[in-house]
Amino acid sequence: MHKKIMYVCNMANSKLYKGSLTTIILKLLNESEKMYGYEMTQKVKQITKGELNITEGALYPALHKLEAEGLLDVEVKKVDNRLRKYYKLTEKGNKETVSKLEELKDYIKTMETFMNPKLSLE
Amino acid sequence: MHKKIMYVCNMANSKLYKGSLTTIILKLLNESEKMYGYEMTQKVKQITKGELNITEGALYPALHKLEAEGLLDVEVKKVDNRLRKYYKLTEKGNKETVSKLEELKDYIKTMETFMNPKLSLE
DNA sequence: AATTAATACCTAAGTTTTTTATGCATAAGA
DNA sequence: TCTTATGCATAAAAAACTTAGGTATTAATT
Repeated sequence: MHKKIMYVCNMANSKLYKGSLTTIILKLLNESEKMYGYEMTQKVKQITKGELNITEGALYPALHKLEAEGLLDVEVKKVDNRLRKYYKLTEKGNKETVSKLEELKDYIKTMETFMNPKLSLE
Repeated sequence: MHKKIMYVCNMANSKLYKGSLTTIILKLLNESEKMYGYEMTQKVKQITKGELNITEGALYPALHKLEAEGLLDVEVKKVDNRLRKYYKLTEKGNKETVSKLEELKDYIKTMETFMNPKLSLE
Protein backbone atom coordinates (compact mmCIF):
# COMPACT_ATOMS: atom_id res chain seq x y z
CA MET A 1 0.00 0.00 0.00
CA HIS A 2 2.54 2.54 1.11
CA LYS A 3 5.68 3.36 -0.74
CA LYS A 4 8.99 2.52 0.83
CA ILE A 5 10.95 5.64 1.53
CA MET A 6 14.49 5.52 0.31
CA TYR A 7 16.39 8.56 -0.76
CA VAL A 8 19.68 7.89 -2.45
CA CYS A 9 21.69 10.96 -3.09
CA ASN A 10 20.18 14.24 -4.14
CA MET A 11 22.09 16.66 -6.25
CA ALA A 12 25.46 15.10 -5.47
CA ASN A 13 25.39 16.25 -1.83
CA SER A 14 26.50 19.58 -3.17
CA LYS A 15 24.68 22.86 -2.87
CA LEU A 16 26.35 24.03 -6.02
CA TYR A 17 23.66 22.41 -8.16
CA LYS A 18 21.13 24.84 -6.74
CA GLY A 19 20.12 27.12 -9.52
CA SER A 20 21.34 24.92 -12.36
CA LEU A 21 18.27 22.74 -12.84
CA THR A 22 16.78 24.99 -15.51
CA THR A 23 20.04 25.01 -17.43
CA ILE A 24 20.19 21.22 -17.25
CA ILE A 25 16.63 20.81 -18.53
CA LEU A 26 17.14 23.21 -21.41
CA LYS A 27 20.40 21.55 -22.44
CA LEU A 28 18.82 18.08 -22.38
CA LEU A 29 16.03 19.25 -24.66
CA ASN A 30 18.53 21.01 -26.85
CA GLU A 31 20.25 17.66 -27.38
CA SER A 32 17.29 15.30 -27.59
CA GLU A 33 14.64 17.38 -29.36
CA LYS A 34 11.88 16.02 -27.12
CA MET A 35 11.86 14.28 -23.75
CA TYR A 36 9.51 13.49 -20.88
CA GLY A 37 10.17 14.18 -17.23
CA TYR A 38 10.97 10.74 -15.97
CA GLU A 39 13.25 10.22 -18.95
CA MET A 40 15.23 13.30 -17.92
CA THR A 41 15.88 11.95 -14.43
CA GLN A 42 17.20 8.71 -15.90
CA LYS A 43 19.27 10.44 -18.57
CA VAL A 44 20.95 12.69 -16.03
CA LYS A 45 21.68 9.73 -13.78
CA GLN A 46 23.21 7.89 -16.73
CA ILE A 47 25.28 10.76 -18.09
CA THR A 48 26.73 11.62 -14.69
CA LYS A 49 27.16 7.98 -13.70
CA GLY A 50 24.83 8.43 -10.74
CA GLU A 51 26.60 11.46 -9.39
CA LEU A 52 23.68 13.77 -10.05
CA ASN A 53 20.12 12.72 -9.28
CA ILE A 54 17.49 15.30 -9.98
CA THR A 55 14.46 14.80 -7.76
CA GLU A 56 10.96 14.70 -9.18
CA GLY A 57 9.82 17.18 -6.56
CA ALA A 58 12.14 19.72 -8.13
CA LEU A 59 11.83 18.62 -11.74
CA TYR A 60 8.07 18.69 -12.33
CA PRO A 61 7.44 22.15 -10.89
CA ALA A 62 10.41 23.40 -12.91
CA LEU A 63 8.98 21.94 -16.11
CA HIS A 64 5.60 23.52 -15.41
CA LYS A 65 7.22 26.87 -14.85
CA LEU A 66 9.21 26.70 -18.07
CA GLU A 67 6.05 25.79 -19.93
CA ALA A 68 4.16 28.69 -18.34
CA GLU A 69 6.96 31.01 -19.43
CA GLY A 70 6.59 29.82 -23.00
CA LEU A 71 9.98 28.15 -23.20
CA LEU A 72 8.59 24.64 -23.58
CA ASP A 73 5.74 23.03 -25.48
CA VAL A 74 4.01 19.91 -24.19
CA GLU A 75 2.54 16.96 -26.00
CA VAL A 76 0.82 14.21 -24.06
CA LYS A 77 1.12 10.66 -25.35
CA LYS A 78 -0.11 7.34 -24.08
CA VAL A 79 2.47 4.57 -24.20
CA ASP A 80 1.65 1.14 -22.76
CA ASN A 81 -1.46 2.60 -21.20
CA ARG A 82 0.70 5.09 -19.30
CA LEU A 83 0.84 8.83 -19.84
CA ARG A 84 3.94 10.60 -20.96
CA LYS A 85 4.28 14.35 -21.24
CA TYR A 86 6.79 15.13 -23.93
CA TYR A 87 8.44 18.51 -23.70
CA LYS A 88 10.30 20.33 -26.43
CA LEU A 89 11.87 23.74 -26.79
CA THR A 90 9.92 26.57 -28.35
CA GLU A 91 11.61 29.25 -30.43
CA LYS A 92 11.85 31.32 -27.26
CA GLY A 93 13.19 28.28 -25.45
CA ASN A 94 15.98 27.89 -27.96
CA LYS A 95 17.11 31.45 -27.38
CA GLU A 96 16.93 31.02 -23.63
CA THR A 97 19.05 27.87 -23.91
CA VAL A 98 21.80 29.75 -25.69
CA SER A 99 21.70 32.43 -23.03
CA LYS A 100 21.69 29.95 -20.14
CA LEU A 101 24.65 28.08 -21.57
CA GLU A 102 26.49 31.37 -21.92
CA GLU A 103 25.77 32.09 -18.26
CA LEU A 104 27.05 28.67 -17.30
CA LYS A 105 30.28 29.24 -19.21
CA ASP A 106 30.73 32.61 -17.54
CA TYR A 107 30.00 31.13 -14.15
CA ILE A 108 32.55 28.38 -14.64
CA LYS A 109 35.13 30.87 -15.87
CA THR A 110 34.55 33.12 -12.87
CA MET A 111 34.73 30.28 -10.39
CA GLU A 112 37.92 29.02 -11.98
CA THR A 113 39.31 32.49 -11.40
CA PHE A 114 38.73 31.88 -7.71
CA MET A 115 40.43 28.53 -7.86
CA ASN A 116 43.56 30.02 -9.48
CA PRO A 117 43.61 33.58 -8.17
CA LYS A 118 47.31 34.09 -8.74
CA LEU A 119 46.73 34.30 -12.46
CA SER A 120 44.42 37.27 -12.21
CA LEU A 121 46.11 39.29 -9.50
CA GLU A 122 49.36 41.13 -9.27
CA MET B 1 19.15 61.20 6.28
CA HIS B 2 17.99 58.33 4.14
CA LYS B 3 20.20 56.11 2.09
CA LYS B 4 19.93 56.32 -1.67
CA ILE B 5 18.82 53.02 -3.04
CA MET B 6 20.86 51.82 -5.95
CA TYR B 7 21.37 48.19 -6.79
CA VAL B 8 24.02 47.45 -9.31
CA CYS B 9 24.14 43.85 -10.31
CA ASN B 10 23.67 41.00 -7.91
CA MET B 11 25.36 37.69 -8.46
CA ALA B 12 25.95 38.36 -12.15
CA ASN B 13 22.24 38.10 -13.00
CA SER B 14 22.74 34.39 -12.83
CA LYS B 15 21.05 31.98 -10.50
CA LEU B 16 24.03 29.69 -10.79
CA TYR B 17 25.81 31.53 -7.99
CA LYS B 18 23.17 30.35 -5.56
CA GLY B 19 24.86 27.85 -3.34
CA SER B 20 28.42 28.94 -4.06
CA LEU B 21 28.74 31.76 -1.54
CA THR B 22 30.19 29.51 1.17
CA THR B 23 32.78 28.14 -1.23
CA ILE B 24 33.74 31.67 -2.22
CA ILE B 25 34.14 32.81 1.38
CA LEU B 26 36.24 29.79 2.32
CA LYS B 27 38.48 30.20 -0.70
CA LEU B 28 39.03 33.90 0.01
CA LEU B 29 40.09 33.12 3.56
CA ASN B 30 42.25 30.28 2.31
CA GLU B 31 44.13 32.82 0.18
CA SER B 32 44.25 35.81 2.49
CA GLU B 33 44.62 34.27 5.96
CA LYS B 34 42.27 36.82 7.52
CA MET B 35 39.64 39.17 6.10
CA TYR B 36 36.65 41.20 7.18
CA GLY B 37 33.24 41.16 5.55
CA TYR B 38 33.29 44.41 3.67
CA GLU B 39 36.75 43.59 2.40
CA MET B 40 35.40 40.38 0.90
CA THR B 41 32.73 42.19 -1.09
CA GLN B 42 35.37 44.52 -2.52
CA LYS B 43 37.84 41.73 -3.24
CA VAL B 44 35.27 39.69 -5.12
CA LYS B 45 34.22 42.71 -7.14
CA GLN B 46 37.85 43.35 -7.99
CA ILE B 47 38.81 39.79 -8.88
CA THR B 48 35.78 39.30 -11.13
CA LYS B 49 36.04 42.80 -12.60
CA GLY B 50 32.61 43.68 -11.31
CA GLU B 51 30.89 40.62 -12.72
CA LEU B 52 30.12 39.18 -9.32
CA ASN B 53 28.83 41.35 -6.50
CA ILE B 54 28.06 39.55 -3.29
CA THR B 55 25.38 41.37 -1.32
CA GLU B 56 25.85 42.15 2.35
CA GLY B 57 22.43 40.72 3.10
CA ALA B 58 23.75 37.35 1.98
CA LEU B 59 27.31 37.69 3.20
CA TYR B 60 26.88 38.57 6.86
CA PRO B 61 24.39 35.83 7.71
CA ALA B 62 26.67 33.38 5.88
CA LEU B 63 29.66 34.47 7.94
CA HIS B 64 27.69 34.11 11.16
CA LYS B 65 26.62 30.64 10.16
CA LEU B 66 30.16 29.54 9.32
CA GLU B 67 31.31 30.91 12.66
CA ALA B 68 28.53 29.06 14.48
CA GLU B 69 29.59 25.86 12.74
CA GLY B 70 33.12 26.33 13.98
CA LEU B 71 34.65 26.87 10.56
CA LEU B 72 35.67 30.46 11.23
CA ASP B 73 37.16 32.38 14.13
CA VAL B 74 36.45 36.07 14.66
CA GLU B 75 38.60 38.85 15.98
CA VAL B 76 37.17 42.34 16.39
CA LYS B 77 39.46 45.29 15.75
CA LYS B 78 38.93 49.04 15.79
CA VAL B 79 40.49 50.85 12.86
CA ASP B 80 39.93 54.62 12.50
CA ASN B 81 37.28 54.43 15.17
CA ARG B 82 35.37 51.90 13.05
CA LEU B 83 34.81 48.26 13.88
CA ARG B 84 36.12 45.46 11.74
CA LYS B 85 35.42 41.82 12.33
CA TYR B 86 38.29 39.80 11.00
CA TYR B 87 37.53 36.21 10.13
CA LYS B 88 39.97 33.39 9.66
CA LEU B 89 39.74 29.67 9.05
CA THR B 90 39.84 27.25 11.93
CA GLU B 91 41.41 23.80 11.60
CA LYS B 92 37.95 22.49 10.80
CA GLY B 93 37.49 25.34 8.35
CA ASN B 94 40.64 24.34 6.50
CA LYS B 95 39.35 20.83 6.00
CA GLU B 96 35.97 22.08 4.88
CA THR B 97 37.68 24.35 2.36
CA VAL B 98 39.48 21.42 0.77
CA SER B 99 36.21 19.51 0.59
CA LYS B 100 34.25 22.46 -0.84
CA LEU B 101 36.87 23.04 -3.52
CA GLU B 102 36.70 19.36 -4.43
CA GLU B 103 32.93 19.68 -4.76
CA LEU B 104 33.37 22.71 -6.98
CA LYS B 105 35.77 20.83 -9.24
CA ASP B 106 33.35 17.92 -9.46
CA TYR B 107 30.45 20.23 -10.17
CA ILE B 108 32.34 21.95 -12.97
CA LYS B 109 33.39 18.63 -14.44
CA THR B 110 29.83 17.34 -14.35
CA MET B 111 28.38 20.46 -15.90
CA GLU B 112 31.00 20.38 -18.62
CA THR B 113 29.82 16.86 -19.36
CA PHE B 114 26.44 18.41 -20.10
CA MET B 115 27.96 21.02 -22.33
CA ASN B 116 29.83 18.41 -24.39
CA PRO B 117 27.62 15.33 -24.10
CA LYS B 118 28.97 13.72 -27.25
CA LEU B 119 32.21 12.91 -25.51
CA SER B 120 30.57 10.85 -22.79
CA LEU B 121 27.88 9.05 -24.75
CA GLU B 122 27.92 6.48 -27.49
C1' DA C 1 29.01 74.02 6.01
C1' DA C 2 26.30 70.61 4.28
C1' DT C 3 25.35 66.90 1.68
C1' DT C 4 26.86 62.70 -0.46
C1' DA C 5 29.76 58.68 -0.94
C1' DA C 6 32.47 55.27 1.13
C1' DT C 7 33.48 52.26 4.87
C1' DA C 8 31.65 48.81 8.20
C1' DC C 9 28.50 46.38 10.56
C1' DC C 10 23.55 44.42 11.07
C1' DT C 11 18.64 42.26 10.40
C1' DA C 12 14.05 41.04 8.79
C1' DA C 13 10.41 40.31 5.31
C1' DG C 14 9.62 38.26 1.12
C1' DT C 15 10.85 35.37 -2.90
C1' DT C 16 12.68 31.51 -5.17
C1' DT C 17 14.33 27.00 -5.33
C1' DT C 18 14.91 22.70 -3.58
C1' DT C 19 14.15 18.82 -0.26
C1' DT C 20 11.26 15.82 1.89
C1' DA C 21 7.32 13.23 1.97
C1' DT C 22 3.51 11.98 0.10
C1' DG C 23 -0.30 10.53 -3.41
C1' DC C 24 -2.19 8.04 -7.64
C1' DA C 25 -1.89 4.62 -11.36
C1' DT C 26 -0.05 0.93 -14.55
C1' DA C 27 3.43 -2.62 -15.95
C1' DA C 28 6.97 -5.82 -15.09
C1' DG C 29 9.52 -8.95 -12.28
C1' DA C 30 10.57 -11.94 -8.28
C1' DT D 1 1.58 -11.44 -4.53
C1' DC D 2 4.50 -8.29 -3.25
C1' DT D 3 7.98 -5.26 -4.83
C1' DT D 4 10.25 -2.52 -8.20
C1' DA D 5 10.05 0.38 -12.11
C1' DT D 6 7.63 3.65 -14.79
C1' DG D 7 5.19 8.08 -14.94
C1' DC D 8 2.76 11.85 -13.35
C1' DA D 9 1.64 15.17 -9.45
C1' DT D 10 1.59 18.35 -5.19
C1' DA D 11 2.28 20.47 -0.63
C1' DA D 12 4.83 21.61 3.64
C1' DA D 13 9.20 22.81 5.20
C1' DA D 14 13.94 24.18 4.77
C1' DA D 15 17.57 26.75 2.66
C1' DA D 16 19.54 30.50 0.34
C1' DC D 17 19.28 34.77 -1.44
C1' DT D 18 17.27 39.48 -2.65
C1' DT D 19 15.43 43.51 -1.32
C1' DA D 20 15.14 47.05 1.70
C1' DG D 21 15.82 48.88 5.30
C1' DG D 22 18.81 50.38 9.86
C1' DT D 23 23.09 52.51 12.61
C1' DA D 24 27.52 54.81 12.78
C1' DT D 25 32.03 56.93 11.36
C1' DT D 26 35.13 59.04 7.92
C1' DA D 27 36.27 61.04 3.40
C1' DA D 28 35.00 63.59 -0.46
C1' DT D 29 32.36 66.75 -2.91
C1' DT D 30 29.34 70.70 -3.65
